[in-house]
Amino acid sequence: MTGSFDQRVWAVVARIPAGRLATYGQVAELMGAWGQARQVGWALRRLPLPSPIPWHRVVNAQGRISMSQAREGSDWMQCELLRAEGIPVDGEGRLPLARHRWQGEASAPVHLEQP
DNA sequence: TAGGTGACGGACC
DNA sequence: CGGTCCGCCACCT
Repeated sequence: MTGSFDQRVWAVVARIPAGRLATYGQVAELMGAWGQARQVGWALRRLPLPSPIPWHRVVNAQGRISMSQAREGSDWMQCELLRAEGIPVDGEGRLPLARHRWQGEASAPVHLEQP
C-alpha cells in the first residue's frame, strides 16, 4: 500500500483550505473509505500535536465539534483555531457547516445559467 | 477470545 | 429540536 490509513487521512485533511470545513465522513469518502468516518476520527486522534495538518477543519456531520474528555482539550483548541480562521463557534460547539463546507475538488465545473 | 467503547453517520421516533 | 438504534471497525480491557 502507498501509505498507512493514517497517512492517507492526513493527506486528505491537508488539502482542506483555511476557513473551510469537512466532515469525518467526507474525508473517508475522499480517500475511498466510504463508511469509515469512525476510523478517520481515530486517525486524527493519533495525530501528534501540534501539527501542520489542519486537523481542526474536520467536524462531524451535525455541524458540531466532537467534544470528548478523552481529547484532553484538543476539542477546545479546535474551537479556538476555527474562530481564528473566521468561523463562528457557539458555546455548544455548533458552527455554520453549510456555509463553510469544503467541496473537495471533485465538483465538476458548473456552467451558470441565466435566471 | 469476547465484549465494550469511540474526535461517526444516517434512519427513526 | 433531542434521544435511540444500528452499521461500521480499530482499540483496549
